[in-house]
Amino acid sequence: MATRQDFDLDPRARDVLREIVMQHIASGEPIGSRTLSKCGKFQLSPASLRNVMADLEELGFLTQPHTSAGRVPTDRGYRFFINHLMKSRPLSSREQQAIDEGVSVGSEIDDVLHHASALLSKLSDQVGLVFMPTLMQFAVRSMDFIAVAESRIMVVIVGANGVVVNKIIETRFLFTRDELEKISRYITGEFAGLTLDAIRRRLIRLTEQERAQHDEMLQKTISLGIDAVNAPYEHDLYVEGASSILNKPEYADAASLRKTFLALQEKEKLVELLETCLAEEGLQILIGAESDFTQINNFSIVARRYGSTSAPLGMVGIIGPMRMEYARMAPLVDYLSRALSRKIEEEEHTNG
Amino acid sequence: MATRQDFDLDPRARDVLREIVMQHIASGEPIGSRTLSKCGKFQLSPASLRNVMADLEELGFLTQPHTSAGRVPTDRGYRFFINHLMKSRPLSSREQQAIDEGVSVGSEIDDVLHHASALLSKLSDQVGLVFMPTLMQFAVRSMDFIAVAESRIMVVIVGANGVVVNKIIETRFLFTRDELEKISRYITGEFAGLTLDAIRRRLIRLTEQERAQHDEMLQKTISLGIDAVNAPYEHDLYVEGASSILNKPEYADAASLRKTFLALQEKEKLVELLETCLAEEGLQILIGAESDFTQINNFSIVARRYGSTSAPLGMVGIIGPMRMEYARMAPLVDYLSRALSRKIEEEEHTNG
DNA sequence: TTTGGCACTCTCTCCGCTTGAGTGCTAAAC
DNA sequence: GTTTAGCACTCAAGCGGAGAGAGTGCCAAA
Repeated sequence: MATRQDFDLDPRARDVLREIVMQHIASGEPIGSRTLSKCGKFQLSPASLRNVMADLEELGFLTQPHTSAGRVPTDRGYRFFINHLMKSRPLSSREQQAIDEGVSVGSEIDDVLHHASALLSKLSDQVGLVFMPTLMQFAVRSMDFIAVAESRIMVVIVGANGVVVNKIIETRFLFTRDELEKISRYITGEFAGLTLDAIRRRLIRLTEQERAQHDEMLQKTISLGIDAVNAPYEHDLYVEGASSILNKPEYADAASLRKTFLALQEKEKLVELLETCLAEEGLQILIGAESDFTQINNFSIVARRYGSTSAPLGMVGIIGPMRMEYARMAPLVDYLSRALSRKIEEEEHTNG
Repeated sequence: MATRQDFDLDPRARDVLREIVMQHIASGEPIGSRTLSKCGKFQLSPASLRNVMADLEELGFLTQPHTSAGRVPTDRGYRFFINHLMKSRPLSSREQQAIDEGVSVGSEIDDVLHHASALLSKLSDQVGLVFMPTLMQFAVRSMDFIAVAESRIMVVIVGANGVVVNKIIETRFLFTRDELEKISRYITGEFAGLTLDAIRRRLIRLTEQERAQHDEMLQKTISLGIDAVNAPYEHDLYVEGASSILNKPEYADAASLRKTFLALQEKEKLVELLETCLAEEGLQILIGAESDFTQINNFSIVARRYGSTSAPLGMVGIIGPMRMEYARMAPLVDYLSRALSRKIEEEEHTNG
């Protein structure tokens, strides 16, 4: 029904809605009929515009903060604007260059992602998000073990996509340097190309063999391998530039600032949200109440998947007040995610 | 001269100063003679107290925000309070328990420190700081190399104090798994117990030998070793609980909030500050303009060194508005730093 | 030396007023 | 049948003055 109505809007109403959203994004103030009439794009008097605006309000695209104020777009107004009215403003070549350069700094993926998140925050003047989920679902290229202390071993896993994770685990057995080298070789040789999940299943199957053979070395290998795949490999979420919200007029008062900061600190919710977005291809825009998270403080999120097409790696995007320049944010996030993906595919290619 | 004057304060002036500082810390408001008279600790009329307060103001311990307001302690007033008047309030057993438990979670040092910083922030309701400098000056226990991609190697260094750092470096040569194992053994065997700096010097000396012998394997070893010791191992600085300053009345307005957040984001300054503090043993309190950093926003820092006595590891502390409960913060930071040190010595012992 | 009294200063808050932007409705004009 | 002008109405925000309240310094008396 909503979509049906969407297209029923006559051209004039569309123009008016577009103009109101754009002006409100630019100024942050409610837009009145007089301002709209004087902007030059309509040959109509304030009175006529008032009629159109009243219709748009009835349809749920606009709302008034109070009786004698101008109109402000609703979530639904923004949604319609983004879907049907927005003319996205392409990036300047300087911005493209900044992104290209920013992404090609270094080759360590953690650094690149961290950098990307800071860059995004700077270019957008919003809070930059870069999310890299656990590598559970990705294939493993190698797995090495290093003694850190008697019963503590560092596991270093290199994914087929070039991602490196490491983790220190406590072990039940003590291992010599020789043993660790052997185990590293064995596990990498035996299980390369499989996902962590698959490796776990195989290791568990191996347990039976070991029971039959009473092979001590095999027992230690299995034990270490299982500990390694079961270790909690956290997802990384870079939230950069939180101070940018201090500029936004909608968060001028201390109370809403506080709420907003605390909300941004609750990373679990964000992670959850980004994880669901990971399923979708293409640019995603979540407005206000469309997600549980953004509901709290009238946030919007513009995000897109990155990584090779065969194996998406994570999400990159921005989060900011509902009133943001979608026309600029959309190409920005889009371009950055593509640049990141390209970079990752390159790395994968040169090092695979 | 300052210290001379400090001790010249007569007992009554000391009592008045103490009471003013304490009340101001509790309320955040300027303290007037009337309030002070009514608090019950003095058998004096407001007029008499006014005389004492005028003296204290002349000596530079107090100041007035404006003519008809009460008095507020100056930096100097706080300093005198902390040095001579403060009765530090010992931790409750619940707090002690919280710290003991918080510190003993996990054994990975990064996790412990991160946890400690969050815990400190929670218990103090200030911003928690935990600083771990680069391990340049510490002895190395082992050094391992793992292939991540053709020309990218992960270096894992375990310090004698149990700290583990890892870093991915780009290399000039290509290495096989065998070679990396050999090099790891060689370098660990040859250089364990030395600092990174010493290792670098020895490696450079080895270069001459290699030139004479034209030993390819030695050449590769030296090259990799030098790349490894030269890699930039960043210091870690955990700044936790920045949102706690949102509660503080002194940062109620958006402008000073903004300044404060941006100041906290400039970690280099903080690192510099903490690095100089690292030289001193015992609890350190920096008030307001006493440090370049805190000058900006009337910050104070309460911090203490942690790590084994033989090898101090870093600094742990809190940063907050000048008007903070030093009497509580001091024992808190002190206890946490001792708990951390104990934990680290334990780990070192069980794993050394 | 302490205290009460007094004049003075300065901030903060409340109140009422005005201004201005904006609306909806109605009736006339195109 | 639109479009527009006019009008009455509403509400937020800004301004200024009055008054309260907290605090001071100084002086003279206890």
